[in-house]
Amino acid sequence: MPTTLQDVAREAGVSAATASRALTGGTVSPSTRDAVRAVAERLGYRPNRAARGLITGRAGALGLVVPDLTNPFFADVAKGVAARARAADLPVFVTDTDEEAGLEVEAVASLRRGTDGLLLCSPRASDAALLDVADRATTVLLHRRVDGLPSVVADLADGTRQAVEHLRALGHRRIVYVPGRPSSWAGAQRDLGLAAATADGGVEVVRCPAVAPTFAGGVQAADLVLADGATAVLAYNDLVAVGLLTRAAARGVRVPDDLSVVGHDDTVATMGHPALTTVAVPQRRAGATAVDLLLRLVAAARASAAEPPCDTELTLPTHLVVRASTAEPARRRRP
Amino acid sequence: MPTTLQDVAREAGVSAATASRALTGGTVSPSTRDAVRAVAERLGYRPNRAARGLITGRAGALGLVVPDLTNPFFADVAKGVAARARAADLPVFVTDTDEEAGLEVEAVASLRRGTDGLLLCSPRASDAALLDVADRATTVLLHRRVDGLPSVVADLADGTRQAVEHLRALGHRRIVYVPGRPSSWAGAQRDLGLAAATADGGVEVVRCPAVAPTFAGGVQAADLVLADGATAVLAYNDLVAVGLLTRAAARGVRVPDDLSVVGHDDTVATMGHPALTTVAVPQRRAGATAVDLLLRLVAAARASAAEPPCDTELTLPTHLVVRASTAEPARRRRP
DNA sequence: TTGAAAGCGCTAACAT
DNA sequence: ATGTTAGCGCTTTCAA
Repeated sequence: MPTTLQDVAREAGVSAATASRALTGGTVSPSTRDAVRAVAERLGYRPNRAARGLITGRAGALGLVVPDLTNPFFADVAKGVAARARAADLPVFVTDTDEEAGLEVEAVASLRRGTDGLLLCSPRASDAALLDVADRATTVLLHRRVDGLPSVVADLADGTRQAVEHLRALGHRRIVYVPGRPSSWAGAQRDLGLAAATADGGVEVVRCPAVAPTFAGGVQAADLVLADGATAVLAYNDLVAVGLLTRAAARGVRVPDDLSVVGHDDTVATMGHPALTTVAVPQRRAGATAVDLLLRLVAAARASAAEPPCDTELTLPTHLVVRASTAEPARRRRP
Repeated sequence: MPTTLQDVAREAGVSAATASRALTGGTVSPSTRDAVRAVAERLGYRPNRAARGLITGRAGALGLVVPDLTNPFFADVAKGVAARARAADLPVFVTDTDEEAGLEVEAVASLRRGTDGLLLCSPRASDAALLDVADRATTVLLHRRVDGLPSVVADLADGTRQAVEHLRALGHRRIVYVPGRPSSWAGAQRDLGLAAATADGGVEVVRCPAVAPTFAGGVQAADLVLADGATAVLAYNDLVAVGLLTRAAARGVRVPDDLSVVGHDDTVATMGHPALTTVAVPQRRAGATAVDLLLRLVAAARASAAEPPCDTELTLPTHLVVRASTAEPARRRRP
């Protein structure tokens, strides 16, 4: 049986209320405060969050929903969230939804009651479902934006634009883009970037069929890309890009001499050979930032402030990291 | 304000007690049971876990402590845990301890109260600290064994033995082993495997200084390994092995021709070039198995059975996966 | 089969 | 500055 506040109070010779005040920073004389704290320490007292939550109305916990923990992108996000939440002394429930829209919604429903707020990486759920969720719980969207909902995203469109312009500057004129699963917010941002970068001509971007955003997806896409004859390829993420690299090497295609490859996210970019030029996204910082925003929203909701306390749609910058997988097209054929 | 049991009871025209029984499977007439359930469904009722926990004494949640979520090994473990816990309708608190022993202990202390049981991947904490923890909370150790505590591990010693014998069979006589951080359980298991495989001679294993179990650690270790002149290297894990591969390639050392490389864990083994021969460890299954065991222990603890309900020290098999990073030594020099 | 009442551990009025 | 009291939402005796 764990130590309760009663135990501490009895041992310290005060009432439970006083013990509570001493521990949580209420109005108590310094001497009793120290005495109670000493006893609590000695007894290894840990407050029962459930009981506290029952009365304060706050659960003292956060919830995080991600599509796939084994995707290094989301692992990084989770790490950023966990670090910041720990700093705020809030435990976090983590749910992995296996990239299924149904599970995303289900996870939110089951987490809502036990948490003060939810952090959602929900690439699959519909906007409507998200709006509905946000209506019932304090929510911050991560790496997705829905009008009117608090969110923290990275400027993916600009990252893609930077990537295309890098390739164009190198002299590439035809680029294959390998998309991830269709109709995701992140995919739409990439499209925006593509459109922006190709608007004034000089470079053509063709889309290959979408593949899973995994290493295997990249392997699968490689043959399609090579069949096209383009001199450069832009992958949905680093996992796909490394898959591309692997299959290209197996087929005797040299990177970057025969083909330039650009990844996205800067997760496993240095693991393949050659090291990938990629769009760096501050996942971990996004996770931490999202926790900060969520905490502010939770506080505002408690104070029943009608208006959100600050800007609630945050965009973090992205930047291209140039490594060894991109070069001028057909470099080797030059004198 | 979320729907409470009171709301459901009132709407269904029964008492809260009856509503509770109807929902949790107590003794009620089929008709009222269905009626109450229909109302609950219609109102979107979700029980308040905190309130329930207060009275039942069970929190209705599990806790998981891992050293690093961005290490694919632990990401896989977490995924296995999350999947099984979801099947049991139990949310799980996930804590990332940044590979710090102090945080591991701290995390356990703060999670203990809010959970029914803890899953611990704690490579850094001392045995004594773990024993102390297990004294106060239902606990299952993951990928670590401490005498007398429930645990789920993989047979790492046997995996290492298989790796060494593979290299010996290929003709290697001198192998460098790159350890991870010293004095971990996993490290000790590797040593056992090394000892077993070298007992009857024919092959010599030399240790290089320990490095961080990361890609960067592998890059760092590479030069030490190459200076040794051994024909094969056994890395602490795949991350280290891929780092080794990358640095070896940069220095013009060809794998497997000049150097054979064996990884461990089968996490990022196919991402580098060439694909790694590695020891496959069933991380995900271990996570799921650990949840099963923990649930059984929790149930037993509640029934105040003095004896554990089953075997509580589980070992999962490992096996070597041979890919392209190992070959006979100095193959190229042969006719 | 159902309802009334008690109480889990804690905090927030209110009283002192 | 401190104690007393009430009650958060739920389950579980105990009666009916």
